[in-house]
Amino acid sequence: MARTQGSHSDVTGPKIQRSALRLFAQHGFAAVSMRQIAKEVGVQAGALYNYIPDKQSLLVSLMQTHMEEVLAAWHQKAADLQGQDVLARLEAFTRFHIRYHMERPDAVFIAYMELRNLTPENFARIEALRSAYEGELRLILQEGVTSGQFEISDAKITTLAVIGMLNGVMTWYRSGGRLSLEEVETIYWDMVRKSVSPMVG
Amino acid sequence: MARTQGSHSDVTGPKIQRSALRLFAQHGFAAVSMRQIAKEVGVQAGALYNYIPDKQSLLVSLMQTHMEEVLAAWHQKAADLQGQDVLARLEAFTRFHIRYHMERPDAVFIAYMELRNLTPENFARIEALRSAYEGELRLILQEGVTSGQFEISDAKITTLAVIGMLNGVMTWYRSGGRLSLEEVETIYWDMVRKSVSPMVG
DNA sequence: GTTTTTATTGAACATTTGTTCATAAAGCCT
DNA sequence: AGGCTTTATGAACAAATGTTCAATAAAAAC
Repeated sequence: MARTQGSHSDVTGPKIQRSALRLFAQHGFAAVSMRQIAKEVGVQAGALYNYIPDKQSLLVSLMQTHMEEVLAAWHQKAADLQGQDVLARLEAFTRFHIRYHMERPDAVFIAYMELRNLTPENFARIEALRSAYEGELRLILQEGVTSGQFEISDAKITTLAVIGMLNGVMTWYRSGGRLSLEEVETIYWDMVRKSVSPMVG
Repeated sequence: MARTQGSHSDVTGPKIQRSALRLFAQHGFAAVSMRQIAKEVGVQAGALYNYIPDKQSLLVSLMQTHMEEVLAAWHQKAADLQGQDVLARLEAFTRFHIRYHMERPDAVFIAYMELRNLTPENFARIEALRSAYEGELRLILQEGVTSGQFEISDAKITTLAVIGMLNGVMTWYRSGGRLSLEEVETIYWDMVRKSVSPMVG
């Protein structure tokens, strides 16, 4: 039977996810206890097990949700770019990646750092999602090569290099610093553009 | 009094470092117990405390040693490059960074991922070393700007972007794959060079 | 207002944690 | 061989771990 009113559980579930996300990002999966999570949710440790089967699953669901949301957000953005020039699409990807990820530093951190705590099947699932996301960039690069606008040695490596460079922003950027995020985006876009363009020098 | 012969302790100390390095990289600092380390060294847990004051210090010393070694290795390489063109020096840095770090994946992983387990003072010490290393690249970039060979928007950001891009190699490269490490170096060098060069397009 | 379903507690469990220390073994020097 | 210093053992410590479960409270349904 469908629930027609809000209940405690409707708010506790998401609260667990938020608390776990923050704590895992801050101290690492292994260093966070169920009791710490419970305390932040405002509940006893035993109650968590009404929402999750075990600690592992909590981590997996956080990672999977994050990856699916990135992919979905990009697909939505990509729909708006239909028919646009390949250079505009690459710029859009660059700015999207930086901006979207900077808004979710905790989830990004976890999705990149806690892969070793996953069982092989779960690892494969998460990696497939990441691979799909990388494929979106790779497609743009390959189109640019076909059209003669880009000149790259290897589409796969170049994809990884670009994403690695963009990911670097997460490790040092803090709002309130010397540059706004938009300025940072512009600097990175400038470098990305040059790094995949033919060089006349 | 100086020890004139090899003794058990001369080999156990380094063995602890090696085992801890491997285990911390594989499972994370918090997930590795002193007993696991001891087992791999071939000793009881209590014996570890003849070599280290506590678990924390073990981590710090691993990170500090790594950072100091990177810096020293680069300084040595840099000495050979005295008087060389700025482009050659940038290429040398690019190849050095990839090669050196790929030969020590465990230490790199730990030095980048376990910073949150450091006390503020220790964190500051490690960060100072990293900053000194980044300064080396930044110097090259700034010289290239002065000489008119490079064209970048912001030396600091560009430094971080380049290092971020190079660090990405560690996350995906495995020897025995499609490309040799030298080929990968060449692809990355091509991108780095273009990304800091003036664009005529 | 009573029953039925759902959510929470709080204690209990078997392990595991980092670290200490008295005791024992091993290595070195004369 | 005997004495001295350096290492290693193995038991012990209190605290913390993930997870379970009967009992209890709260909410929903009728």
